[in-house]
Amino acid sequence: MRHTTINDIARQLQLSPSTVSRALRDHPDISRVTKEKVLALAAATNYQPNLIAQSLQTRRSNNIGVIVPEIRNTFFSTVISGIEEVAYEAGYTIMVCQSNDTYEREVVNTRALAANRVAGLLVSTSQETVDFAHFRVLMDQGIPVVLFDRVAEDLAVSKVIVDDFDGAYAAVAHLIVTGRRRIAHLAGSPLLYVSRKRCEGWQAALRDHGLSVPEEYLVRGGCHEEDGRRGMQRLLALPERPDAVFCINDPVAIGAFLCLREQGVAIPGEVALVGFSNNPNTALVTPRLTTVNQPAFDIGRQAALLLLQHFSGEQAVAPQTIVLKTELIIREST
Amino acid sequence: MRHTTINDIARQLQLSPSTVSRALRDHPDISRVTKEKVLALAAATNYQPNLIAQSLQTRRSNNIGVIVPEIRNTFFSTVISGIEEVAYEAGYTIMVCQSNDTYEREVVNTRALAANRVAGLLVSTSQETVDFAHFRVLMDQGIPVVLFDRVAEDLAVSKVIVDDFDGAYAAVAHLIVTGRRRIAHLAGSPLLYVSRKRCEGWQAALRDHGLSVPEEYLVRGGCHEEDGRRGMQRLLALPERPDAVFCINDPVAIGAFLCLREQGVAIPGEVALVGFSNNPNTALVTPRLTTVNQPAFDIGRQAALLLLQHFSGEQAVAPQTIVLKTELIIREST
DNA sequence: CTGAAAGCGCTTACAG
DNA sequence: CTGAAAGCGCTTACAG
Repeated sequence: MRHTTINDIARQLQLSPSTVSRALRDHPDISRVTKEKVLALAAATNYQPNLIAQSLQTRRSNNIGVIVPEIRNTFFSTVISGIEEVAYEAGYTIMVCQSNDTYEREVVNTRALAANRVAGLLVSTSQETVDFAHFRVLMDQGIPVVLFDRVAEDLAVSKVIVDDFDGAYAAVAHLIVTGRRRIAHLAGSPLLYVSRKRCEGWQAALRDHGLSVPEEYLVRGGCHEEDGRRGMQRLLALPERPDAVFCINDPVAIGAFLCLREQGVAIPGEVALVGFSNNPNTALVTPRLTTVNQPAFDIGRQAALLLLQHFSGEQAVAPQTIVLKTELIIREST
Repeated sequence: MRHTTINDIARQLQLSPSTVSRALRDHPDISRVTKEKVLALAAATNYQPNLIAQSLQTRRSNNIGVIVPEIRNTFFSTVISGIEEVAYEAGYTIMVCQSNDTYEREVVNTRALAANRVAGLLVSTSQETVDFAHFRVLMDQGIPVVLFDRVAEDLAVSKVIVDDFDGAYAAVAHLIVTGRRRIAHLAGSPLLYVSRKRCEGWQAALRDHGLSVPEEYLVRGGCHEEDGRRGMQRLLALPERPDAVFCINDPVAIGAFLCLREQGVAIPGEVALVGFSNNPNTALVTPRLTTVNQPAFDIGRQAALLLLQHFSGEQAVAPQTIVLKTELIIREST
């Protein structure tokens, strides 16, 4: 009913705790006989080293903190899977928090993770976050922070992102090449870097092809399915409907898709639709949606790998930004 | 570059660490003036209590361990979301591991979480797990374990499950009532309790309605999309094809759906299809799939709530099993 | 090859 | 109202 400790083993074997500790960690000084005795008793008593005590003593933690807007969101849960894989291989455990896309909870989560003395922090910020002081506090305390997907432009930390601008540009260029002229954009919060970049990609593609569209074709909303529905509804109510819609991400595209389906608007006949992320369900709907692939699992892996580098570095490793390639997946909605 | 400690504050304020500790925790003994001074300095120096040290001292942890087969799987990520919500409200952080559906990794994860001295463990077992000794070790050490969805029948722990038998029965009865007679089942591993129960529900419904089907209509596989594809392929190759298929879960149903779509088999015209879980994407495909709703988010919440009860109990709380209701969601695939 | 001692950052009886 | 002391379970110089 209680955990066996090093002291328990030491007492039973008439050894000092120091010796037991060393035997357990296979220290070269300790004799084979002693090691064997210790190991045998440890196994027999189900000894589990107390990582809490170990962490306190060594001031090193084997936990990595992760903050995402929402765990149940295919993109983020896939990223977390990737993070967990790398963490597991390196002997770390992940502590996962969700901000529910609010700044307040993100701050609370950050503090909680700091109090838990995580070795490092992996985060994708909430869509409300404009002040990054809560991360700076951790960094000042020597806890490395790595941002992924939703990053802070002016925070000097390592980041893993995709070429959002290029991905958006390619998607919109594809729409233009396939004959679309009135291309609307269901955008996200302008506070989000990814949101701005994708919007810029849309604008640049239009401009480069000599197209101009009415202001109302830029509809700002959130990043969820509901926002896609609402945004699409607004677009459909316009005097001159767009003939194509580029969406900030796949949940929004799915929302737009559902709205179109309900209204009986033909895809791609009347309106072409493009998403962003390549969530599995975009390949499930009919017509299958054209989207921009974002390697979610790999984003998680790379972010974790980057964080691991910061751990090993003797002194502070210079922040670096990894930009993963997107890829336009052309399917049936365009 | 270092965390402020209670000792730092004590030194600067010419107080003893004990007093600072008490002031921080708002102990009634401490004078208002002292409290204010301590709190002010704590805020100014970004003091974050070291939960590691606190845990070691109090032998209480504020972490909850979670093990699921796979984080990126809508059902599990939704459950985790529910767990996180309850944990957050109660001041706990969750440590999430994935077993990748292997017994070996589940054991390693369990040990790692035990070493981290989590306050309790929430787990959905791997499909290989038949030996539950690794959980017993934790329980013997006073760490409560709560199982959800994929549970161990004969382990005396609290559990959160759904009425799998009833859900399966209702689904198959619905198929029969709507005129189907050759109803196959894409089953999961017989090692899994949920898998057995759903299979039994299928059998019971057939029997109660005086139907018998050829042995080949029971196809055993895994729980993933790929398994659904493969299983469906086998069913289609049969001399007498089934006119309906009840799937162990939605990923398998989606796999079966994709196989049918590729082969040009009409749903529900030639083959009716029913899934289990009510994953969001079942409502996205065309035709939309009939499925059995499993309240994933609520399963997570209930499991976490149950675990919380075990924490508060003075002595060991008796294990209890919460059975949540499923609901047949009839859509267009039947 | 082994042990005594100190300490990681905290809490909490026990004194005063 | 405040402090000295002990201790949670470990590790690691320092001795021997």
